[in-house]
Amino acid sequence: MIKITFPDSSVREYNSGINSLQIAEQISPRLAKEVLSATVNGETWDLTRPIISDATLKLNKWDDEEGKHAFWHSSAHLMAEALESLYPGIKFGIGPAIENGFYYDVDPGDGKVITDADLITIENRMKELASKNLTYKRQDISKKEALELFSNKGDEYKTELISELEDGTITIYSQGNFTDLCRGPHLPSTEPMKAIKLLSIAGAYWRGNENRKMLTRIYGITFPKQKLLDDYLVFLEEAKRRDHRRIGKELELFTFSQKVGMGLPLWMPKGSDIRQNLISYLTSVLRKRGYKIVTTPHIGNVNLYKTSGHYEKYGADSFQPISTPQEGEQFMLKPMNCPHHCEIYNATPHSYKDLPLRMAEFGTVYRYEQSGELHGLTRVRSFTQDDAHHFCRQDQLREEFKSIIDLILYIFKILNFNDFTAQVSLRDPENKQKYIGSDENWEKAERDIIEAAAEKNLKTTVALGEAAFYGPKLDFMVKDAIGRKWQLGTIQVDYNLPERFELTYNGSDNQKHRPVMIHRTIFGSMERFVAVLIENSAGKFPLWLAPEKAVILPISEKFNDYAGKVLEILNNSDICTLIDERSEKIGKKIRDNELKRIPYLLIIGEKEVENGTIAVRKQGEGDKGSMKTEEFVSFIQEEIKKEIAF
RNA sequence: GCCAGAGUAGCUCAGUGGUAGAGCACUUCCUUGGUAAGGAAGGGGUCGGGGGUUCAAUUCCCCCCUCCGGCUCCA
Repeated sequence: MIKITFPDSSVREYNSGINSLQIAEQISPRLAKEVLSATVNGETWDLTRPIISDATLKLNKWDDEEGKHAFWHSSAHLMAEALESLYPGIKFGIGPAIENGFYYDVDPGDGKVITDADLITIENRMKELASKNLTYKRQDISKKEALELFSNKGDEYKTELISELEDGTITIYSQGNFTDLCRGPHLPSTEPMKAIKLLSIAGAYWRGNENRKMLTRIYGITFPKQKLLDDYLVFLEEAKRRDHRRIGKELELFTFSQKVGMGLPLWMPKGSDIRQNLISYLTSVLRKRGYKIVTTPHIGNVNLYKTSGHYEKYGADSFQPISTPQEGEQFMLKPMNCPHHCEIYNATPHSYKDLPLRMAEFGTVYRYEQSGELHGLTRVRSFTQDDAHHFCRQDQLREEFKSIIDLILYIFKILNFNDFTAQVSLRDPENKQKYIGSDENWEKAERDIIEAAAEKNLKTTVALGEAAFYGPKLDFMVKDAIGRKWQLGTIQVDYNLPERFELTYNGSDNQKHRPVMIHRTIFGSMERFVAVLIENSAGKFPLWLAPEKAVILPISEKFNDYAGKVLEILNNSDICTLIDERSEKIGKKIRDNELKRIPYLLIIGEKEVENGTIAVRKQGEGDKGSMKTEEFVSFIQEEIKKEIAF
């Protein structure tokens, strides 16, 4: 007998060799029907794998990540089987489960192309196969056998993977006519795969290396119930409606022009208002926290970037230097603000008593992003960073770092960004030559970041190889409407630029010392931040950010004069208000202005004129009753105050 | 930059080897109405750009540009 411990700490005894599915059956037939994988001693297993000694057991259903993972991983194998039957000789790369569904990278063979139009055929073959209730079988094999099996098949990608594996750890899984190298786990059979949808097709380099062959990646998703698939597709449709590119066009916030150039956003009046609202708010917060605001040019001499090290690292991939007509000097479009800020630091002597020095700038920078990488406002070639650099003493570093974490959390809270993740980005220990600076400084900086985050009780993930080339960083990531992650705020420790720019301060010993530099942004860039803000709010901005706070809707043209007076009062009180004087019925005016997401609709008719009031309707909520214009003014001012202070 | 798809009116999209259409928006007129679409008329397109095939190309072919989905990259 073996003892099985369940998540609630209860213990039951079973015969050795029992599997998780059998245990589930003994608990309840319904559980047996719903269970998808098992976590045995912390490792995810197939349900049908025998358990031969005492173990902890968690049975994973659809709502558990591990359950979904097995479901989608099995779906990837099912898709592979369908592909193999439709495209004989097709070769397989890798086919994992991902956050939403799965993909498989395949090489259909020379000259053969799989396109969107083929997805439906593949999908139908998958459905056909799934309905046969194929069972997934796990098998341990030796490295030699594995190499033989896949080289006979001509699967060079699989043999490459196998050659890197250790003998004795290799497993294969088979279902129907398909066998794949795989660690598992998988479902017992294809039976639960009731709803199947192939979503898109894309190119992907083999092993993520752009010098290797580009394979065809097919994305799909499956569900145990049709209803869940339908819901998912509805979610994707709704996400499309929240897409910042679409809302930006609808609400006339920003645009792009082929004549101006790709990736160069043009902020229209309303978008510009939102941007300005964010900038002036953040500026007032920064001033309270001891920041000094600076302004620097959009270009800099190429030698500036040679000093900083950026030229050597990124010069070849940047917008190329601009040459002057006479002296033959070369200038670069500013790709970052830090070198300029270093020179401001160097313009005056500094005492240890003056540190930390916090220098902030809403600085517009230009980066030559690859054409295929551009994406709405989230990835552009010209953007304005809410940049700042803290110059501090080594003994102040930890506190400075923590104060920035506080500031970022404060701003995120004001803006209702609750769903973010914090990532500690360290250097890749295997690839140290990618970075500049001494090992000693790197280790010190990495330690400071990890400890500061821990002291702030910030939950972080660690990403090796994601550091900037000059130092490690703490990144704040937020998801867009369809779940793509974007980096917004970042805090980066830098021992390198102070060296290169020979920054110094006078210590209490009257000797020159080197300050440490922290680079930080909160929004990341105004462009990316507004994009994420649009997707999070679906274009319904908080009152304080909304470019237009209210619109006046006269019920008929008879009331336009009174409406004009109300308009004047509101605009004179800095409440940006419009008036809709079209000769449309009130229902139509309400509908049109509701769709523009203007926070307040002010309706004016006979009653209001008689009583000297306005009828207030809140966007998305409906009629709020009547009040005097002056009352409305103080109401709005109060609302805005509440939103940006707590 | 790479793989795949797309580009028709301001927006969302039909359509065709014989130089184009709908809905919304816009303009004018009628209507002067009380909390999510009143009615009528009208203006508006070098069918992304450039070549080619053809008597004729928005439609077929080639190149380029831009956009969408990914990959790589992201100071």
